[in-house]
Amino acid sequence: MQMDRHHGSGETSERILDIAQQLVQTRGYNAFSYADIAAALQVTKASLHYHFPSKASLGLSLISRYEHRFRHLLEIIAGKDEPAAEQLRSYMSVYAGVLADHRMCLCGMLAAEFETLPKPMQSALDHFFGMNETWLETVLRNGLQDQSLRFDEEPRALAQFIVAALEGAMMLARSHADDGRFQASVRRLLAGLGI
Amino acid sequence: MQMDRHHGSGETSERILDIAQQLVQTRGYNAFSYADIAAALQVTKASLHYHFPSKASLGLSLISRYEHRFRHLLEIIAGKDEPAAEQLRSYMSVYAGVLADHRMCLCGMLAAEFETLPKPMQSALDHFFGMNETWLETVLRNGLQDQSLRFDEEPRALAQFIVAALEGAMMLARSHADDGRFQASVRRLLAGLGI
DNA sequence: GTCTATAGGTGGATAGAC
DNA sequence: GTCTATCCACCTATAGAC
Repeated sequence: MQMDRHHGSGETSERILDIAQQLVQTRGYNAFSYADIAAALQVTKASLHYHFPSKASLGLSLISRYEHRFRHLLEIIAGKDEPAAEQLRSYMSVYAGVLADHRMCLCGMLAAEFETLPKPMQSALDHFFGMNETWLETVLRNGLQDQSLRFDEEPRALAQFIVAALEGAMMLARSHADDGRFQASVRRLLAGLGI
Repeated sequence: MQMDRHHGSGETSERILDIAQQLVQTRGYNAFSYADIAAALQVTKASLHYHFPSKASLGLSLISRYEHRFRHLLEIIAGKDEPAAEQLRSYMSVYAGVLADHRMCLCGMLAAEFETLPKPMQSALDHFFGMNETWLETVLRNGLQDQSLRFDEEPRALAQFIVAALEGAMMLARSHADDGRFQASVRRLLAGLGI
């Protein structure tokens, strides 16, 4: 279950997004520049402005594409009609896959920089996390109903906690270069749901 | 239990650190400049270089002071000889106090920007988180022994999970401007320890 | 300790040729 | 679509007067 497969084309815009995404996930939005992308792609900075007139538009496209891909993975997971416990494991393995690539979640990184981002990017981030929470909430409710999960909290609040804990675990695992930490957090989160 | 009381003096270096800290906690290390501090302090940029010759030295001083203050609070909490459950509540209320000030944890913010930081700052961050985890680990072990806490994991791994979950909860609560989320995460974390 | 002045670099962005 | 050339704002940092 991967977040960054190339989907054919290889159009220049997509390649720009690929490079920019990797830069944001490792360095952050405020720590990368058009010059970085231009060097990696071996074109001039000016060319990039043809595809993305402003850095803000590039940033917004990054979030849109990321949410689209993320949503696609979640739909696949939900479509398998597996038990809630297995769906949760798959959900967390999506995060683990990003981390294995030595990257932070794109939107987790941007959440740290939230205050410095243009409004449209802030709104897109809200939307991404809302989508995640809603998906998780549904899985949690299903797990409660068929008694495959055990917990007391409101499903929505618990979904928010899980997202936050996963983002925090990614952030600290990455800065400590220790994937084991993340896996331990995943086990602890699942144990807290009785699985 | 607060993280940013003025401790007398008001020396220029301290005032620079106060302003820089607030800027890093809200905007990040890569999104603030000497110009921002100079404007807030009503001096010129050049004056700042007298106190902190480079931005890297300023950043390092920020982490050192923050860890020093944090450690001081933890020593006070530990010194009260209260039950482990109460110490954990106090620990988490330190984080809550930072968030109530509309700030991210200084070191949590820097952890997101980890890859872009100068080596000395990276080492200082490692030290800060190691100190936190060690303190928490001790409290968790005490709680296990006097049976005031219930959990299965290794205390160290659990301490790492708690720190990561708190940092993640702060980050998302701040970007959603919703302190309630953070409090819910705190309750969930405590519930996971049987309290 | 703080100032003016300035250096040398990089940021995002635009105009216009090809 | 990509290029060269250029703009202006901003960055960190330094020299030297006061």
